[in-house]
Amino acid sequence: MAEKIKEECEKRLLPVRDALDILSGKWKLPIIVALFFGNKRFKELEREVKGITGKMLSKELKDLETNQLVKRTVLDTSPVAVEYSLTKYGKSLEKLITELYKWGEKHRKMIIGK
Amino acid sequence: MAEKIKEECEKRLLPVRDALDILSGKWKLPIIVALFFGNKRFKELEREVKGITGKMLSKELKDLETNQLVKRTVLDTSPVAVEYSLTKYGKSLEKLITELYKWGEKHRKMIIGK
DNA sequence: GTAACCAGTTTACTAATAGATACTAGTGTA
DNA sequence: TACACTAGTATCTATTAGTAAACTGGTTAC
Repeated sequence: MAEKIKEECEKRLLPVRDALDILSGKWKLPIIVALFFGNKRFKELEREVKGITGKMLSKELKDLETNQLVKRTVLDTSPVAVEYSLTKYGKSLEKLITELYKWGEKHRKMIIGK
Repeated sequence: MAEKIKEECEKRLLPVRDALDILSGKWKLPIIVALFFGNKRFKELEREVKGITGKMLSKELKDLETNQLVKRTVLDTSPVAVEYSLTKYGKSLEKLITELYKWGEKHRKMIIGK
């Protein structure tokens, strides 16, 4: 009986870890949130996401693309422009981010309020 | 105008990062979830959270205690037993974990289903 | 032609995270 | 007295994450 609960619990942990892995690291959420405000070019993101280096931005965008949260579009202009946007799937993070926000805000208040 | 939105966005990011920082790492969530199923002693947790080492468990529990998610109680028995439990505040993570679970599960299905 | 912008990549480094293993100090059991 | 269990700590190593700064190759504006 207790064994079954344990197994169930481990199985349930997998998707939770997945979600956390995708979002963790210093830069993924700032990038995602920046893209919530509209599609952006590489250099635009580099400027808006304060403190990020080109290397990290490049790497994180690739990760996000792999997980299909972000779409990379090469625009047929001269010179070529590259636009990054959230996929519909990326946008589905909104509720989760809101929940992170709500809890984090509560936490801030509690820690500061001591 | 655009500046104001950017500032607002950065301010909003802080609590989101806080929440993520507290939850990220390999072991914090497994420990929290184990404690959702009831109070546990150190060695119990070491056995239940598969793969964790004593060192990591010790460190993670301290972090969680610092953030007031977990309470450490030394029981007045002989030999001394130490019990870890979720605080009321720790329990307030339930909704957030559920949201992580829901999103993570969707993600799993999408990735596997390809 | 040269200076500047775009979309990155490369190299070299440091810092943070995690793992393996051994160890301590106290208690309980046979 | 020997062995095992509890609640950890200490030391060392490996891996991963992140930073800094230079560099590429193409484009456009002066």
